[in-house]
Amino acid sequence: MNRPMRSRRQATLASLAAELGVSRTTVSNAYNRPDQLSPELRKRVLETAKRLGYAGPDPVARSLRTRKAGAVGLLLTENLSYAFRDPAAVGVLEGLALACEDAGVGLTLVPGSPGNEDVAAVHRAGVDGFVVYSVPDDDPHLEAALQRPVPTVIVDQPQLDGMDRVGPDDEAATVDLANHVVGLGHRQVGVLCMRLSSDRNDDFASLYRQQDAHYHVQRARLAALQRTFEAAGVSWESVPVVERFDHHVDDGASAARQLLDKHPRVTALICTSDILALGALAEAGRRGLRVPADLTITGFDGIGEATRAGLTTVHQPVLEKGKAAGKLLLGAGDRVASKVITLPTELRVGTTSGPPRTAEQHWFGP
Amino acid sequence: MNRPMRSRRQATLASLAAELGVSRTTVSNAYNRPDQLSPELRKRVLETAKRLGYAGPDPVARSLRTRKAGAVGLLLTENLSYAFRDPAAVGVLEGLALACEDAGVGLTLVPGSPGNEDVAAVHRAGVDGFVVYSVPDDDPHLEAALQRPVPTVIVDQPQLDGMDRVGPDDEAATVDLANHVVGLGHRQVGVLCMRLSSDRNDDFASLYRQQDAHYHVQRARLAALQRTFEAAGVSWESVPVVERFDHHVDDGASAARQLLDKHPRVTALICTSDILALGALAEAGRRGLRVPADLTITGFDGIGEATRAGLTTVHQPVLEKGKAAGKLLLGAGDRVASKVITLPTELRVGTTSGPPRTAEQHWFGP
DNA sequence: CTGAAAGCGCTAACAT
DNA sequence: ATGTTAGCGCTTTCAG
Repeated sequence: MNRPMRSRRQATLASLAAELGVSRTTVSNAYNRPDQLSPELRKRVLETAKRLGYAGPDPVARSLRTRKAGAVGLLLTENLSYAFRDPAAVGVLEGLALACEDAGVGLTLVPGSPGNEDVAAVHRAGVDGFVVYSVPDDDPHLEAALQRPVPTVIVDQPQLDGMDRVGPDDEAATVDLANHVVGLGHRQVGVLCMRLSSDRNDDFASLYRQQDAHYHVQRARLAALQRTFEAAGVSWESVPVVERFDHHVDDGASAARQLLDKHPRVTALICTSDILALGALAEAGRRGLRVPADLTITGFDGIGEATRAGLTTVHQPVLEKGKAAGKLLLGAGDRVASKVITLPTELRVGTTSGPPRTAEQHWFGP
Repeated sequence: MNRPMRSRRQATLASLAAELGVSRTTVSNAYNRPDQLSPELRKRVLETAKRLGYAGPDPVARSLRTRKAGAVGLLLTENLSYAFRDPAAVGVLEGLALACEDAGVGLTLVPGSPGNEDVAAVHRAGVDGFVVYSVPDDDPHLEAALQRPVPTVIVDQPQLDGMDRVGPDDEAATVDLANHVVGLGHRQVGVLCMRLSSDRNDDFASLYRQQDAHYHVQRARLAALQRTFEAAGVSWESVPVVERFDHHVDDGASAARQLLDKHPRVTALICTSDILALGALAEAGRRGLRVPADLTITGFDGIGEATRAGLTTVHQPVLEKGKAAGKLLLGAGDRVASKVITLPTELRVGTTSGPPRTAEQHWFGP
């Protein structure tokens, strides 16, 4: 037995009141409105409670009565390992958790695997609202959350009219980054990006697939790259874009390998996340390519490990993102208009970007 | 307005039944026991529900009735940034989340700042059980959880008699690691460790403080080091141990700095976590110390970044740890005996440990 | 300061 | 296959 033995049935507020010979109101007040009864009586109540092993009013019953669950739900439709393995995602989680802690409410992770049409968990979650983090444009779990009579705020994606949302300006941030790369002189570039759709494609992504991506964030970043490079005279058709369904460092490495194998003359690898960039960095090392002398590599997010690795990247305030989402939700009240919060980003030039190797330069490959 | 307008009051199961002219049972069955009513009727129910904007039975009311909250609580007494910034902790979280997802229950993060005596959140959480992750030996939140009439399992620490627990054998794992360092020939070593008590001490930790640590894990690791090094003829009194209250890479760096400033002849730095070790690595680099030629550095946990950095460390299966805790809790049922699950660990020798520099070797300091 | 009464919205026997 | 009945444990007016 991993709990102390309990005599028969668990004590309830009513049984405690009976034992004490007072009304249930009084016991309830002892817990919820200490000022409504004499200190002595309150003390007596609390002592008897302890003696009976009564730990206080049942949270669920209280929630039913007060119509407040005392928790917000976080909907993570990506498979969990995405949410937990990317420090950028974890940062959002942390920020949200902080906001919840401030408000004294719990944060409930609501399961919902991608592709899994089982929306039941969304319906069964006892929460006062949902934060939906980075799900595809047409996610059934999101739809289910919207059905529930509680407020919902979206983080990053999708971008839906009339919905509360918080996220960076992916397009503008990416344009900055792209201009940096263009400014260094790169014209032969490659791109590593994350999942563009719920069907797996660990391969090059066609232009159509890029533009049709079900994930707004990736779509926006790719579009920004396209726009900036075409403005610099680079035909986007000629730019190889490799996609990865999963999102670990190893995936970045394999994507870089795939891209460089086919396009060895590329001088810069632009990655839509730091995780992918970290993998690309590893692959570059494996190939004996010097960064940035032989290859420029950039990321997106500004996670700690990227900073430590000197990665050129776009930093976004992930903690603030989570916090903002929490505050928005918790303060939703009876707001009339929907609110969109755009977070600032910052281009952080590190040691992984530099001018392209010139044609005459000797290539120090393996 | 971030939600579609709802007519007056939210529909309930009862109002839906009334509208349909059927009993509440029937409506309930339509959601919970589809086989208990004709497909046509069920279809009619669901359609009317949609028309009325009824998203299904209220989770809280259902929980009250069924006596199942449908969620497990995770008690993180460390400040949240510890839980979220250390991939080892996040791994536990992920494993637990996976186990919960499997079981179709939510995972509720229950706030409880350290030092914060506000145990209310623990009492207010609507959960069917608690997983308590790595809290100090005498944590009030843990006590509060134990008060509640639900099962509890502890991850890592504290080690309490008669309680379900899952964690590695910290002592044995550390002995292995220490033997590796001893075997390389190191006799002048230093240690960087995590918080030993809830009072902040970002400084050297006395022998007394080490042995009196309120955190079982740190205590066990330090004790194992002491035992192993004394067996090798090293007086533990002479071994500097620097403690850090917070747990970020920068803390590891500053701890290493503090230690090396005072004890420059140390040839190995044993860190009780990878995070600290990563910081030590950075500091070594800053000082121009070559690792492992000038300084051996070891960690503990086996997080991804450590692997990528080639750190010699003890790997523990954090994901499994979380999963095991979840399964243990979810399967608690009416088990009679308490269960303790000890997870395997593995010494992973990387490129950061080697023989000590010999006295004659030139020291390439700054 | 304390008590009595009235549900919150739902499910689970137990009928029919 | 559907309905009737009886609460789950609590909070909250409203009276005393």
